Parts: sequence; structure tokens; C-alpha cells
Amino acid sequence: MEASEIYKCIADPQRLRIINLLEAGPLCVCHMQEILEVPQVKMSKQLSSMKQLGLLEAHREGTWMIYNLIAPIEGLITANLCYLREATCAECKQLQRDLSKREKLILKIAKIENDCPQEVCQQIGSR
Amino acid sequence: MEASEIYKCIADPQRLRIINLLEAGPLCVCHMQEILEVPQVKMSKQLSSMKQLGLLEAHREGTWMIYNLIAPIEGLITANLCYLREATCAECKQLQRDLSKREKLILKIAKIENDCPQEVCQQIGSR
DNA sequence: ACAGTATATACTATAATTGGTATGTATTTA
DNA sequence: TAAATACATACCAATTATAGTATATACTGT
Repeated sequence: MEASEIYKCIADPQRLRIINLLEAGPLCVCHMQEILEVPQVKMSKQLSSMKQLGLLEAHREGTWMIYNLIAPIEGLITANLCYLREATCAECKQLQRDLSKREKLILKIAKIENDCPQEVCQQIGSR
Repeated sequence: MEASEIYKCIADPQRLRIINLLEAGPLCVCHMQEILEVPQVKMSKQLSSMKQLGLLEAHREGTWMIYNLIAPIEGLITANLCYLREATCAECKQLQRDLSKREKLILKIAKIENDCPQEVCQQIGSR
């Protein structure tokens, strides 16, 4: 994959936030939606464009679609996330907030019967 | 400066090449043009957009306009160049070729009287 | 003052991206 | 089999980005 394609992808703050979330582990669409607070259409379209680009993959679990970063994760992505998670610009702080929001959300949905796909819940405490 | 602005900038292969060149030292427009082999208008417009974004600055020396990266260089830029110069995608190899083309060009123009702004020529052998 | 070189800008056409509304599909549950 | 949930897609409008042509500006040397 060419660098410019990756940059074009993460040049959109929302797409960067999605990648930041998924780097921490798989998530389904509705939970990403909840964390990022965006309309469903937008989320779905962004996910499908990143999937087509070859950055994400998805599979169904019941009515959920679970997305994750394709392994091995592009080195350029990893390098940038490492940098951004330590940085102080507004967008970077947002990434950090998103990650803690994700932690809380996973803990919450894990407690509710049948509201958490196995793969997602299995991550609890694992990172 | 927000990360997304920087990514949007380097998401264009040509702009990335310009930044890659300037990171190695100041250059005037016509020499960048020669290395990248692009029409003058395009080069000029890209430079001015990056200048407006706050990544580049320029000053005149005779008829030349000399561009350089604004110091301190954005950490995100540096981190990415470091990564890309070692990587193997097509665009990355191009960046490496550009740098050697730059070396040769500077050596060449240094020999021709009045064909090299001082600041550019002073770099010879310094990196 | 004039020609030449280096660079920038205005203008225009075209393409690419984004966002929203409405609708469709897949799956589960009652 | 109907209703509900989760997600995707088609379509259209609006915005933004890009590229090219022509023209303008700044400076140098004659």
C-alpha cells in the first residue's frame, strides 16, 4: 500500500479516530458510533471505504458487524499512532479520550447479557 | 498545527516529495522543479499552499525564491520522513531517488558561476 | 527603458470528496 | 411471518481539490 493512500485516509480526523480505536482491538459498528458520536451512515461509509482500501476487515456476528485492522497492521499506521498518542494537539487529545471511552464502554456492555460480541468482550483487561 | 492538516498535505505525493527535499536543506523553485519534473504553475501553487499552511517559508535572493521548512520542523513530519526514507513502497523509493538527484544537482550548479544561491551551495558536503 | 529569467496569481473547467435522505438487506426474536 | 435491530447502499446536492492557460509581478543585466 502506498503511503499517500494511508495519509489520505488518516487525513480525515474521524477516520483516524476509527483506526485509533481499532488498533486497540475489534469493535462493532454501533459501539464505534457510540464512542465517536456520528450518524450511522457516515460511520458505515467510512468503514467501507477503509475496508476497500485494505486497511480493515469485517465479519458478522449475529446482527453485529465486527471490524478490525488487517494484520499485519501497516507500519506507517503504527508509527503514526505511537506518535499521536503522545502528542498534544487537539486531535491527539481526542484520540486519547476515545481510548478511555472505549475502555469504559467495553466494561459496561460486558455486564449486559447479549449486548457484547464475544470477541469484543474477551478483550477486557487484556490491554 | 493539527495532525489532519499535515496528513492532508503529505497525502499528495508531490507535496511529500517537496517536503522530503526541503528537509535536506533550502532550495529554489526552479531547482525543485528540475528534480520533480513538474510544470512551474503546479510547483508554485503547491509551494504557496504549504507556505500558507505554515509548513514552509520563503525569501527572495535575486530572481530566485528560496524555500525552506519552517523551524522547528513539525515533529510529525520528521517522524514520517524517518519512516518513509527507510521503507520500500514505490513512493518511498521515489523519495530516496529525489534526494540523490538533489545531491547531484547541487554539485552541478555550484560549479556554474551565478547559478546557485549562496544558501543552497553552502550546503555542499554538509549533509 | 527593454529583454530575459524566475516566480506568482487569476480564471476556468473538471474531478474528487463529503454529507444527507431514503431505502435496502441480513439477522434475531417474538 | 412480522417486528426490531444493526448495518449497507443508492442517490443527489454541496463543497473542495486539482490542473491548465493565460497573464502579471519582481528582479537582473544591457
